[in-house]
Amino acid sequence: MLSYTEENYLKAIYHLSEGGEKAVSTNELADAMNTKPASVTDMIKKLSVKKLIAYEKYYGVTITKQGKADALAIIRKHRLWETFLVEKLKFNWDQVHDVAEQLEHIQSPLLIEKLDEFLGHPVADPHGHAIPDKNGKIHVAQQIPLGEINANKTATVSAVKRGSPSFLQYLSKIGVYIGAHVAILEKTEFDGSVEILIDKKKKAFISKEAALNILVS
Amino acid sequence: MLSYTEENYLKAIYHLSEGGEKAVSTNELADAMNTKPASVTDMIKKLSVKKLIAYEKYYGVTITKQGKADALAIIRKHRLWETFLVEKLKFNWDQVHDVAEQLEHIQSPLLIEKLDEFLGHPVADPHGHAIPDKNGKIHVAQQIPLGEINANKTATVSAVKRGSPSFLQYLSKIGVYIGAHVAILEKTEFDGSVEILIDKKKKAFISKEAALNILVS
DNA sequence: ATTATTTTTTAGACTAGCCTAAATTTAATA
DNA sequence: TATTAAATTTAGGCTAGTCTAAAAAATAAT
Repeated sequence: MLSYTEENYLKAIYHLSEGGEKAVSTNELADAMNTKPASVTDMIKKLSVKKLIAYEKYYGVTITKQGKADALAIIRKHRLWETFLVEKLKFNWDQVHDVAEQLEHIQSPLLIEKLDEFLGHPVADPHGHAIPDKNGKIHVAQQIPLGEINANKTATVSAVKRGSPSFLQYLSKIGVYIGAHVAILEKTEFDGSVEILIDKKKKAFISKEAALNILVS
Repeated sequence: MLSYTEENYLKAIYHLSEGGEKAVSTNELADAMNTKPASVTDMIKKLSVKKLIAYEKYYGVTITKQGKADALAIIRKHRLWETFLVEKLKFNWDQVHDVAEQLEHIQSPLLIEKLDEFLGHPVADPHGHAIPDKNGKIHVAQQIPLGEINANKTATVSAVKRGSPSFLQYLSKIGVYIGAHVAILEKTEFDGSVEILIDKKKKAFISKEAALNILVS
């Protein structure tokens, strides 16, 4: 059984390591957790004793198989709750993160099973992020940044990369949502910005920054 | 802002004081919280500084107006979540308490507002307990123990008093549920047990113990 | 009314999770 | 390669919430 804090550290390590692909440094983690490096070192030792991460002094941490499984279970809960909040309670997609951060720590396998059932076994959350299944398996969808699509091509918005509330609100305002149809009208070479047509109706100018955070397929 | 633990103490004090009607002793509280009296004394001081309870050494604690309001907000959340679990996720009524104990601590006024809306503003939880409204107001229903009804009278089950999982399971088994129609067929004087007819179909013999924990109107 | 018992409080100590300040190791640069 | 800078760890300390053991107050019983 993991504490609330341990769960949050593990989740951060999973995300920062890009699903276990690379090592995570102490400073990186301290930054993500809004704590001091010294505190991180303490927690790292705890999680290491529990075999959820592998720790090498002065090098960094890597997540273990068990750690990854635990992290994915938490992420599954987080994304199911986000889906619930949007689909059932009619939250906007920019309002759900903080609440889901709390809900993801509720301990009840039955609850998650029934919630999943209630939602109809969704495969992605309101931001288009894949929901790991009961066994931690992720159905990886082919997604590329909108900014890398060529002019005169069309695509469908399938996810947002980093979804800060303000970015999500901005997307809503210009008419971008998961499932939206987009046509790339023009790409400006020098700054990477793009002009797009959303659902064959709304035109919008999007910065490179934004275009790289919108994923399409 | 109250901590998880402070919220649980406050709720226990509210319940043990029967809604603020009487003082609560240190031992009583220690018992309810599964801690030692010394720990209770510590917490009592904290809540007292926050003006949520009034504390008199060696006497006990009474809940303040603010404390009562905070306790009722937590109870409201608990009961709304229980309702959600049963109504929407199809939990049995004996499975919801522990999960709701966790969910009641989620901090998000918007969530509760939307949950309440989603559930259609329920006035009672799956055990028949009144759900305080947004302002902490409780709609008190006239309820009396089944054991106090005379023979040859009928009534409708409106709540269960102390709902331990095993008691709730027992009630389900004999066919008693909130809203069930019961007719008192016979009362045994010497032990207080009663024979009832549920929904004009099922007969059951119920001990005095059980009959006092079933509330009807 | 005095002693015995129970209840409650105080004192001191423990763990989790955090901190600051100082020491150590690694990486970067002259 | 020697030195400086950055990253990391260690040492020691803090708070919340818990504990045990002992002291103090209230209650009960002789």
